[in-house]
Amino acid sequence: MKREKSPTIYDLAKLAGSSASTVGSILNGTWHKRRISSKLAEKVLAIAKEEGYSPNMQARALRKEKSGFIGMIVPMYDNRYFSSIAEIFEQRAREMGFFPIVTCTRRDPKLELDAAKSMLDHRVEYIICTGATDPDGVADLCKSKGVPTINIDLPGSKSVSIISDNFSGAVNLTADILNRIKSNTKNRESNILFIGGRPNDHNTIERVRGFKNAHFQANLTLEDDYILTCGYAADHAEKSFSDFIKAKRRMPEGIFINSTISLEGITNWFIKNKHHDINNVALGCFDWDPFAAMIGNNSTMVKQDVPVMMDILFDLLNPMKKSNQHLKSYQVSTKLLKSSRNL
Amino acid sequence: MKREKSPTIYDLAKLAGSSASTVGSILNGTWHKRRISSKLAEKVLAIAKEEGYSPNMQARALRKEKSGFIGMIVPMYDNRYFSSIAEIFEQRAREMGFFPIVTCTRRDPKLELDAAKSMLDHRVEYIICTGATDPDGVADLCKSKGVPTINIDLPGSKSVSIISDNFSGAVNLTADILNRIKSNTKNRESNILFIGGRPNDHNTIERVRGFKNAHFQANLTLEDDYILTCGYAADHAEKSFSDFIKAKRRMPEGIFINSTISLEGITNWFIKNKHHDINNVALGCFDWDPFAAMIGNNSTMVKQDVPVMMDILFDLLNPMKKSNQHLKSYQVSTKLLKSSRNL
DNA sequence: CTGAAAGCGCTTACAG
DNA sequence: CTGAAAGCGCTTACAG
Repeated sequence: MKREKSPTIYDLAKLAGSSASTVGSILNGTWHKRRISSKLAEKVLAIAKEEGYSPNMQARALRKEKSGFIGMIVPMYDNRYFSSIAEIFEQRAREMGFFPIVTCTRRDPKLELDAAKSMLDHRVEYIICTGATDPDGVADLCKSKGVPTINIDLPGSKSVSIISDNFSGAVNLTADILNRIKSNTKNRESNILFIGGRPNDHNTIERVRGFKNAHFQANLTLEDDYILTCGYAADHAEKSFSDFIKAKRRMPEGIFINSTISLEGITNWFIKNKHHDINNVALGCFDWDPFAAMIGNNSTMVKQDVPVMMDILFDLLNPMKKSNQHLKSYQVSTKLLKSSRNL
Repeated sequence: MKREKSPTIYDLAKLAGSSASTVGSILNGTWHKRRISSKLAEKVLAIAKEEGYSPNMQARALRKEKSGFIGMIVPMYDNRYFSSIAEIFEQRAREMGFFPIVTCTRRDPKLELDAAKSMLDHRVEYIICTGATDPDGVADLCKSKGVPTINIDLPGSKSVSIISDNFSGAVNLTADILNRIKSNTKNRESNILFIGGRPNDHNTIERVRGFKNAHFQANLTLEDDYILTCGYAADHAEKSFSDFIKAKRRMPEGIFINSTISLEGITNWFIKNKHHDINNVALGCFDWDPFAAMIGNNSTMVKQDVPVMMDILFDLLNPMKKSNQHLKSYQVSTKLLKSSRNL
């Protein structure tokens, strides 16, 4: 695998009988203001094409002291929410002339910080965080380097943040679950379980708050042990659910599942315990997944509005649209999707 | 948002009363062979930490003529197969000291080429392609720049390739479907539908070949119009399936679905046509998804072995392990996963 | 054990 | 309309 050296502007200048400055400006598009003859420009462009010229971005970045990189930190690509964020982010970043660098850090605060450090070494111009465990650590690090950070669906204590309205989403989802079991409600004590998420996670806090609020509005009491913030991971949710059932000795009428990741744990439990039918439970789940939406025949999902979140993000990044840049926090509403179902 | 300039080795040298060369070598770890006193090294390291020094990677890359970047092109993050490739790739690349750059190109050959070009401008050391529509275009471009390419699950005409054994996977999956409907098989004519994928896509070609081979082995005939390579997209699969049902006026006994993306289209059809029960159809699907595996109570999925594929990839990239580098193609077997069912 | 100097490939005032 | 020169922040022979 021979690695021939790529031609430089000096090589092209020699071939064109011109100078490096002239060639450089023709190649980077600044030649109009130098009033270079279009004849020369065409000639140089033709030579560049023939020689397979490719500008060295590290040289350009070093000289301009501007990398063109924009970094994004996501926890995982394994669910539709984060994967659609990554996809739309990449597309929009490219449209704005940035080179997007997306990296997943597995909800590991150490990895998050390492990834941010590495991005800063590469002189990213911005870092966008979503689903980070320690967004403030990243924000502090970036602040010390003068690199702006924007948080997606994370609270905005140290960065500008664009967050889903998790509270309202949770209120609506809980109300929907309560609605579906209304006929069964014998007394004023709720029998709906909240499961999944981390107790100190901003989204989880907001959703628990919404969960409780909907109960309050419905004039229902709620025991604390019906809120199991056991982490997002499927096996944690399964274990936690299993323990819950053993302790309570009865199936909850409804379950508010705090992510599709945790949903996997719940469905696994039902697969292993076939004497219980998931169809008899009113399911509600945060995040949307097309196949998860087909589980059971009694489920509702909350879908975040990623395109709108990305609209706001790139408006903030666009120097032409400074209109809203003084805000610290932007809220985006979510949608409740009932499965038309199910298979 | 003030952007203070990051200190350089010259700044640190001044503070340490030393020279840029010495500071540089201490900071990049080459100082042992310069026999610098560890006292000085410690002092410089302390100053660097205090000043928040962060090496400028573009300067380093420019000087070393080596970027440390490794690029990967994937079509989408929206299914478990590609998202696990991206996740494991990132992790392993970092472990090897590379800076991974993953980008999704939406199965658009133009975007693939643009992304590759942009990566080459950034002087990536390798480009890994998976699910690309035009891998040869990317390979040609890279070859002209002396940048090695490796294809994942794409044929290896122009690059070294690591491919799933799609043929055997398809044979096994088809045999499994046939097995499940055996009792119903009245005659020697198959009534199993193959749907999804692009007719010129390497994986699809191999899977169709396996599909046909399994029929041949079972001594079954197969009509051509039972193979619908209508693209991967869900809506194409749905439309194509709908047309098929209208034309045939009966439901196939089994369906070989050529990706979870296409599966979405099939399930959507069943949701809209509730007089047909998906549970009566023997489903087989390429690619694995935890929730898709719960659809119907009569389904089997094929899961690619991504960790093994990544093992091979990084062995190829590791200069210490040159053992197999003469091979043009590596094949990795797949696993057949039967849903223990199904909710 | 340490430093001065060259050079990686660009961009950008500056001079003409 | 065009070119010579400086400089972005490193690494690496080279000299001592």
